[in-house]
Amino acid sequence: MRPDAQALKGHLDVLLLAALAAGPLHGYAIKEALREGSGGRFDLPTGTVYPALHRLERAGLIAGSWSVVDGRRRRSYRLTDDGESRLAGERANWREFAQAVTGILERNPWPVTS
Amino acid sequence: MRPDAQALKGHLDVLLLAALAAGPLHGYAIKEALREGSGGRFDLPTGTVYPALHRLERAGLIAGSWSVVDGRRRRSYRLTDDGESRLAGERANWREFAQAVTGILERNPWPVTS
DNA sequence: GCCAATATGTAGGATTACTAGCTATCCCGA
DNA sequence: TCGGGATAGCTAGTAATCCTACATATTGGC
Repeated sequence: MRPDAQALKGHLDVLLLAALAAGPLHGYAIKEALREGSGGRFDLPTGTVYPALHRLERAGLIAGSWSVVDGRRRRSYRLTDDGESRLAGERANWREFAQAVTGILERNPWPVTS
Repeated sequence: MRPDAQALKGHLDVLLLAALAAGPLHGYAIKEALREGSGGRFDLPTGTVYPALHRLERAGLIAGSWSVVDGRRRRSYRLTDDGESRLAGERANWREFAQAVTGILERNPWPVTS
């Protein structure tokens, strides 16, 4: 993989679900919301966003519906009940994960184990 | 991949480098250090640890040397200078990343973007 | 008339961390 | 004494993820 790629490290799904927490959005709007909400850090290529949304829809965590706005077709997604509870679980999971990683990275000096 | 797997999500390398920050350790000791340092959350299988160490060594971030202790052969690893600066960079990177993710997950209510 | 922004999509590939399996030694308990 | 757990190392194969690159189409500004 390219040197600087793989920036999301497995947390894409939570981010997408979180973007939908406040109400339905279409794919492109989600992409923009994440870019702005992260101060430009998560500027996801469309080849990342759309397949991920399809995956989440297949998993029943979001539900999509087509519409046409200004002559452009859109697929708007909303969180399902499963998606809602999954988001809650993943939020808790993230907090634990982040705390564990931070704990290890910031441990200084490291207690001698061997 | 199995449903609950992939727990490390791309952060394995930083964790391994961080475990070596306080001085050389061999693979098994690194595995134990991460398990204890994370309160049991990062209990890595050896099939995860050893290939990752080989990868880091190939990349020149750590350097290994064989020894024999109590009849068991060991490969001890230390951080190289490159590994040291990589660790510093990855630590900073983690802080930014974690802050961005937390910011998005905890944003409530989400500002309407579209 | 052209190009950026908006909007959606697929194909294929690089990387990652996992499961499953293997070898070998030491030490403790039955 | 014999077995098994802990220690210590390894590989092969695989599922998943996110990326690049490409394709399509509309709207609106220059």
